[in-house]
Amino acid sequence: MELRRVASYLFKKPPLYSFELTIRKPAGWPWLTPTEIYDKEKRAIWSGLRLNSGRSVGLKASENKGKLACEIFASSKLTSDERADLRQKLERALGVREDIAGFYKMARRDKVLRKIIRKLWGMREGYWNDLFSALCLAVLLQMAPVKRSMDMMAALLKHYGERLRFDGKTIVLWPRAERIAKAGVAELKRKCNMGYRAKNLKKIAQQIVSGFPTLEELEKLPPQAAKEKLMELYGVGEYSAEMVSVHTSFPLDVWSVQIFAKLLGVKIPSDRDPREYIERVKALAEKRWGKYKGIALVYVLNALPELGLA
DNA sequence: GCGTCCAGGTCTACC
DNA sequence: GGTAGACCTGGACGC
Repeated sequence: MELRRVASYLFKKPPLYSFELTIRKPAGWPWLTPTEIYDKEKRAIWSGLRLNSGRSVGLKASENKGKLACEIFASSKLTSDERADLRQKLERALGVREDIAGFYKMARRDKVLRKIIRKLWGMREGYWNDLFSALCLAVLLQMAPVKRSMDMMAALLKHYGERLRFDGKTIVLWPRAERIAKAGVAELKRKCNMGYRAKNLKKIAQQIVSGFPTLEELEKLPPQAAKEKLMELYGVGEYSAEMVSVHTSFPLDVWSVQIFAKLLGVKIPSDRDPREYIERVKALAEKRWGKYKGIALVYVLNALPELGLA
Protein backbone atom coordinates (compact mmCIF):
# COMPACT_ATOMS: atom_id res chain seq x y z
CA MET A 1 0.00 0.00 0.00
CA GLU A 2 1.27 3.44 -0.94
CA LEU A 3 1.52 5.66 2.14
CA ARG A 4 0.07 9.15 1.90
CA ARG A 5 1.41 12.44 3.16
CA VAL A 6 -0.05 13.07 6.61
CA ALA A 7 2.18 15.67 8.26
CA SER A 8 5.07 18.03 7.76
CA TYR A 9 7.65 19.61 10.05
CA LEU A 10 9.83 22.60 9.43
CA PHE A 11 13.01 23.27 11.40
CA LYS A 12 15.08 26.40 11.15
CA LYS A 13 18.56 25.43 10.02
CA PRO A 14 20.81 26.14 13.01
CA PRO A 15 24.14 27.94 12.62
CA LEU A 16 27.11 25.66 11.77
CA TYR A 17 24.90 23.09 10.12
CA SER A 18 25.47 20.93 7.03
CA PHE A 19 22.41 18.92 5.99
CA GLU A 20 24.33 16.85 3.45
CA LEU A 21 27.20 15.91 5.78
CA THR A 22 24.77 15.03 8.58
CA ILE A 23 22.65 12.64 6.52
CA ARG A 24 25.35 11.36 4.12
CA LYS A 25 28.53 11.06 6.10
CA PRO A 26 31.76 10.56 4.12
CA ALA A 27 32.48 7.16 5.70
CA GLY A 28 29.36 5.87 3.97
CA TRP A 29 27.26 4.57 6.86
CA PRO A 30 23.51 5.05 6.39
CA TRP A 31 21.56 7.75 8.23
CA LEU A 32 18.48 5.74 9.34
CA THR A 33 18.38 2.66 7.11
CA PRO A 34 20.75 1.26 4.46
CA THR A 35 18.05 1.44 1.77
CA GLU A 36 17.32 5.17 1.95
CA ILE A 37 17.50 7.16 -1.27
CA TYR A 38 19.39 10.43 -1.59
CA ASP A 39 19.01 12.94 -4.41
CA LYS A 40 22.01 15.25 -4.29
CA GLU A 41 20.60 17.73 -6.79
CA LYS A 42 17.30 18.10 -4.96
CA ARG A 43 19.08 18.03 -1.60
CA ALA A 44 16.51 15.53 -0.38
CA ILE A 45 16.53 12.09 1.23
CA TRP A 46 13.75 9.48 1.36
CA SER A 47 13.98 7.33 4.47
CA GLY A 48 11.76 6.11 7.30
CA LEU A 49 11.24 5.92 11.03
CA ARG A 50 9.51 3.66 13.51
CA LEU A 51 7.52 5.46 16.20
CA ASN A 52 7.20 4.37 19.82
CA SER A 53 3.56 3.51 19.10
CA GLY A 54 4.90 0.78 16.79
CA ARG A 55 3.86 2.54 13.59
CA SER A 56 6.36 3.06 10.78
CA VAL A 57 6.31 6.20 8.67
CA GLY A 58 7.97 7.27 5.45
CA LEU A 59 10.11 10.39 5.65
CA LYS A 60 11.26 12.83 3.01
CA ALA A 61 13.75 15.29 4.49
CA SER A 62 15.13 18.15 2.47
CA GLU A 63 16.99 21.41 2.81
CA ASN A 64 15.64 24.60 1.31
CA LYS A 65 16.40 28.26 1.94
CA GLY A 66 17.69 27.94 5.46
CA LYS A 67 14.98 25.49 6.50
CA LEU A 68 14.95 21.73 7.04
CA ALA A 69 11.67 20.33 5.76
CA CYS A 70 10.37 16.90 6.78
CA GLU A 71 7.34 15.39 5.07
CA ILE A 72 5.76 12.38 6.77
CA PHE A 73 3.93 9.59 4.96
CA ALA A 74 1.69 7.07 6.75
CA SER A 75 -1.36 4.88 6.23
CA SER A 76 -3.55 7.18 8.34
CA LYS A 77 -3.43 10.39 10.35
CA LEU A 78 -0.99 10.56 13.28
CA THR A 79 -2.20 10.90 16.87
CA SER A 80 -1.00 13.86 18.93
CA ASP A 81 1.34 11.53 20.91
CA GLU A 82 2.82 10.24 17.65
CA ARG A 83 3.32 13.78 16.38
CA ALA A 84 5.20 14.73 19.55
CA ASP A 85 7.31 11.54 19.38
CA LEU A 86 8.09 12.21 15.75
CA ARG A 87 9.21 15.78 16.39
CA GLN A 88 11.64 14.54 19.03
CA LYS A 89 12.97 11.79 16.76
CA LEU A 90 13.45 14.18 13.83
CA GLU A 91 15.33 16.68 15.99
CA ARG A 92 17.54 13.88 17.22
CA ALA A 93 18.15 12.38 13.78
CA LEU A 94 18.91 15.76 12.22
CA GLY A 95 21.11 16.74 15.16
CA VAL A 96 19.63 20.24 15.28
CA ARG A 97 20.13 20.58 19.04
CA GLU A 98 23.73 19.31 19.22
CA ASP A 99 26.30 21.63 20.81
CA ILE A 100 28.52 21.96 17.77
CA ALA A 101 29.79 25.47 18.64
CA GLY A 102 31.29 24.19 21.89
CA PHE A 103 32.89 21.30 20.06
CA TYR A 104 34.44 23.57 17.43
CA LYS A 105 35.79 25.91 20.10
CA MET A 106 37.60 22.97 21.66
CA ALA A 107 38.56 21.44 18.28
CA ARG A 108 40.29 24.62 17.07
CA ARG A 109 42.84 24.15 19.85
CA ASP A 110 43.28 20.41 19.22
CA LYS A 111 46.16 19.26 17.04
CA VAL A 112 44.19 16.39 15.48
CA LEU A 113 40.69 17.84 15.22
CA ARG A 114 41.65 21.24 13.83
CA LYS A 115 42.90 19.48 10.68
CA ILE A 116 39.48 18.02 9.90
CA ILE A 117 36.73 20.34 11.16
CA ARG A 118 36.94 22.58 8.10
CA LYS A 119 36.45 19.61 5.78
CA LEU A 120 33.46 18.38 7.81
CA TRP A 121 32.10 21.82 8.69
CA GLY A 122 28.53 21.55 10.06
CA MET A 123 28.37 17.74 10.28
CA ARG A 124 26.21 16.58 13.21
CA GLU A 125 26.15 13.16 14.86
CA GLY A 126 22.43 12.56 14.22
CA TYR A 127 21.50 9.87 16.71
CA TRP A 128 19.59 6.60 16.39
CA ASN A 129 15.83 6.61 16.68
CA ASP A 130 15.00 2.99 17.17
CA LEU A 131 16.70 0.68 19.63
CA PHE A 132 16.24 -2.62 17.83
CA SER A 133 17.45 -1.14 14.52
CA ALA A 134 20.63 0.04 16.23
CA LEU A 135 21.08 -3.37 17.85
CA CYS A 136 20.72 -5.16 14.50
CA LEU A 137 23.59 -3.08 13.14
CA ALA A 138 25.70 -3.62 16.27
CA VAL A 139 25.26 -7.40 16.18
CA LEU A 140 26.03 -7.64 12.47
CA LEU A 141 29.23 -5.65 12.90
CA GLN A 142 30.58 -8.07 15.48
CA MET A 143 33.56 -10.20 14.54
CA ALA A 144 33.22 -9.85 10.78
CA PRO A 145 34.97 -8.01 7.98
CA VAL A 146 32.95 -4.98 6.76
CA LYS A 147 31.94 -6.66 3.50
CA ARG A 148 30.42 -9.59 5.34
CA SER A 149 28.60 -7.24 7.72
CA MET A 150 27.16 -5.40 4.70
CA ASP A 151 26.06 -8.68 3.10
CA MET A 152 24.36 -9.79 6.33
CA MET A 153 22.58 -6.42 6.63
CA ALA A 154 21.32 -6.58 3.04
CA ALA A 155 19.99 -10.10 3.57
CA LEU A 156 18.34 -9.22 6.89
CA LEU A 157 16.56 -6.26 5.29
CA LYS A 158 15.57 -8.28 2.24
CA HIS A 159 14.04 -11.16 4.19
CA TYR A 160 12.80 -9.50 7.38
CA GLY A 161 12.77 -5.73 6.78
CA GLU A 162 9.64 -3.59 6.60
CA ARG A 163 8.96 -2.21 3.12
CA LEU A 164 7.49 1.29 2.83
CA ARG A 165 6.17 2.77 -0.43
CA PHE A 166 5.61 6.50 -0.54
CA ASP A 167 6.19 9.51 -2.78
CA GLY A 168 7.08 7.23 -5.68
CA LYS A 169 9.92 5.55 -3.76
CA THR A 170 10.34 2.28 -1.86
CA ILE A 171 12.59 1.99 1.17
CA VAL A 172 13.05 -0.83 3.66
CA LEU A 173 13.31 -0.31 7.42
CA TRP A 174 15.26 -2.58 9.74
CA PRO A 175 13.14 -5.56 10.94
CA ARG A 176 10.75 -5.24 13.84
CA ALA A 177 11.86 -7.03 17.02
CA GLU A 178 8.55 -8.96 16.97
CA ARG A 179 9.39 -10.45 13.58
CA ILE A 180 12.90 -11.60 14.57
CA ALA A 181 11.62 -12.91 17.92
CA LYS A 182 9.31 -15.26 16.00
CA ALA A 183 11.85 -16.28 13.33
CA GLY A 184 13.70 -19.58 13.61
CA VAL A 185 17.44 -19.47 14.34
CA ALA A 186 18.18 -21.96 11.54
CA GLU A 187 16.13 -19.89 9.10
CA LEU A 188 17.91 -16.66 10.12
CA LYS A 189 21.26 -18.37 9.69
CA ARG A 190 20.35 -19.81 6.31
CA LYS A 191 18.75 -16.72 4.80
CA CYS A 192 21.14 -14.12 6.19
CA ASN A 193 24.42 -16.05 6.64
CA MET A 194 24.56 -14.72 10.17
CA GLY A 195 26.27 -17.65 11.82
CA TYR A 196 26.27 -17.52 15.62
CA ARG A 197 24.81 -13.98 15.48
CA ALA A 198 21.41 -15.43 14.53
CA LYS A 199 20.94 -16.86 18.03
CA ASN A 200 22.07 -13.59 19.62
CA LEU A 201 19.78 -11.39 17.52
CA LYS A 202 16.77 -13.60 18.19
CA LYS A 203 17.44 -13.56 21.94
CA ILE A 204 17.80 -9.75 21.87
CA ALA A 205 14.52 -9.47 19.94
CA GLN A 206 12.77 -11.68 22.50
CA GLN A 207 14.12 -9.57 25.37
CA ILE A 208 12.93 -6.36 23.65
CA VAL A 209 9.49 -7.80 22.95
CA SER A 210 9.05 -8.98 26.52
CA GLY A 211 9.68 -5.43 27.76
CA PHE A 212 12.73 -3.19 27.52
CA PRO A 213 13.22 0.60 27.81
CA THR A 214 13.05 2.69 24.63
CA LEU A 215 16.01 4.85 23.61
CA GLU A 216 14.21 7.85 25.11
CA GLU A 217 13.83 6.02 28.43
CA LEU A 218 17.48 4.94 28.37
CA GLU A 219 18.45 8.56 27.77
CA LYS A 220 16.81 9.53 31.06
CA LEU A 221 19.01 7.04 32.98
CA PRO A 222 22.55 7.96 34.07
CA PRO A 223 25.01 6.93 31.29
CA GLN A 224 26.50 4.01 33.22
CA ALA A 225 23.06 2.68 34.22
CA ALA A 226 21.89 2.89 30.58
CA LYS A 227 24.98 1.00 29.45
CA GLU A 228 24.51 -1.71 32.07
CA LYS A 229 20.87 -2.06 31.06
CA LEU A 230 21.86 -2.54 27.42
CA MET A 231 24.46 -5.12 28.44
CA GLU A 232 21.66 -7.22 29.95
CA LEU A 233 20.77 -8.05 26.34
CA TYR A 234 22.33 -11.34 25.25
CA GLY A 235 25.25 -10.76 22.89
CA VAL A 236 25.55 -7.07 23.76
CA GLY A 237 28.89 -6.34 25.38
CA GLU A 238 30.60 -3.09 26.21
CA TYR A 239 31.34 -2.09 22.62
CA SER A 240 27.83 -2.72 21.29
CA ALA A 241 26.20 -1.05 24.30
CA GLU A 242 28.32 2.07 23.83
CA MET A 243 27.62 2.10 20.11
CA VAL A 244 23.86 1.94 20.64
CA SER A 245 23.63 4.25 23.65
CA VAL A 246 22.38 7.80 23.10
CA HIS A 247 24.64 9.00 25.91
CA THR A 248 28.05 10.35 24.96
CA SER A 249 30.40 7.38 24.62
CA PHE A 250 33.59 6.32 22.91
CA PRO A 251 33.09 2.80 21.55
CA LEU A 252 36.38 1.30 20.40
CA ASP A 253 36.81 -2.03 18.65
CA VAL A 254 39.90 -3.83 17.43
CA TRP A 255 39.97 -1.64 14.29
CA SER A 256 39.22 1.81 15.73
CA VAL A 257 41.50 1.39 18.74
CA GLN A 258 44.43 1.20 16.33
CA ILE A 259 43.39 4.46 14.65
CA PHE A 260 42.99 6.36 17.92
CA ALA A 261 46.16 4.83 19.35
CA LYS A 262 48.10 6.37 16.44
CA LEU A 263 46.39 9.74 16.83
CA LEU A 264 46.89 9.84 20.59
CA GLY A 265 50.49 8.66 20.53
CA VAL A 266 50.07 5.12 21.88
CA LYS A 267 52.38 2.53 20.34
CA ILE A 268 50.78 -0.92 19.95
CA PRO A 269 53.52 -3.53 19.31
CA SER A 270 52.73 -5.81 16.36
CA ASP A 271 52.83 -8.91 18.58
CA ARG A 272 50.14 -7.58 20.96
CA ASP A 273 46.36 -7.80 20.68
CA PRO A 274 45.10 -4.23 20.07
CA ARG A 275 42.09 -5.00 22.31
CA GLU A 276 44.43 -4.87 25.30
CA TYR A 277 44.86 -1.15 24.63
CA ILE A 278 41.18 -0.19 24.44
CA GLU A 279 40.87 1.05 28.05
CA ARG A 280 44.08 3.05 27.86
CA VAL A 281 43.14 4.75 24.59
CA LYS A 282 39.62 5.47 25.90
CA ALA A 283 41.07 7.12 29.00
CA LEU A 284 43.32 9.33 26.85
CA ALA A 285 40.36 10.35 24.67
CA GLU A 286 38.31 11.19 27.78
CA LYS A 287 41.12 13.32 29.16
CA ARG A 288 41.70 15.10 25.86
CA TRP A 289 38.18 15.60 24.51
CA GLY A 290 35.96 15.21 27.60
CA LYS A 291 32.26 15.67 26.90
CA TYR A 292 33.03 16.10 23.20
CA LYS A 293 34.68 12.68 22.83
CA GLY A 294 31.61 11.20 21.08
CA ILE A 295 31.48 13.83 18.35
CA ALA A 296 35.30 13.78 18.11
CA LEU A 297 35.09 10.04 17.36
CA VAL A 298 32.53 10.63 14.61
CA TYR A 299 34.64 13.39 13.06
CA VAL A 300 37.82 11.31 13.07
CA LEU A 301 36.17 8.19 11.61
CA ASN A 302 34.72 10.32 8.81
CA ALA A 303 38.04 11.95 7.96
CA LEU A 304 40.50 9.06 7.76
CA PRO A 305 41.88 10.05 4.31
CA GLU A 306 42.53 13.61 5.54
CA LEU A 307 44.39 12.18 8.55
CA GLY A 308 46.43 9.83 6.35
CA LEU A 309 44.83 6.80 7.99
CA ALA A 310 42.57 5.42 5.22
C1' DG B 1 43.12 -27.00 -4.91
C1' DC B 2 43.61 -27.34 -0.03
C1' DG B 3 44.59 -26.01 4.74
C1' DT B 4 45.05 -22.33 7.93
C1' DC B 5 44.24 -17.92 9.76
C1' DC B 6 41.43 -14.30 11.27
C1' DA B 7 38.08 -10.50 11.14
C1' DG B 8 35.22 -3.32 13.21
C1' DG B 9 32.93 -9.09 20.09
C1' DT B 10 30.81 -11.75 23.45
C1' DC B 11 29.81 -15.60 26.34
C1' DT B 12 31.12 -19.43 29.13
C1' DA B 13 33.79 -22.73 31.50
C1' DC B 14 37.55 -23.18 34.13
C1' DC B 15 41.13 -21.84 37.15
C1' DG C 1 38.02 -11.85 38.81
C1' DG C 2 40.79 -13.07 35.14
C1' DT C 3 41.32 -15.47 30.84
C1' DA C 4 41.56 -19.07 27.11
C1' DG C 5 38.60 -21.11 23.86
C1' DA C 6 34.55 -21.36 21.09
C1' DC C 7 31.47 -19.33 17.98
C1' DC C 8 29.61 -18.76 11.83
C1' DT C 9 31.51 -17.69 7.55
C1' DG C 10 34.29 -16.54 3.76
C1' DG C 11 38.25 -14.02 1.84
C1' DA C 12 43.30 -13.83 1.93
C1' DC C 13 47.33 -16.14 1.95
C1' DG C 14 50.91 -19.77 1.75
C1' DC C 15 52.09 -24.02 -0.07
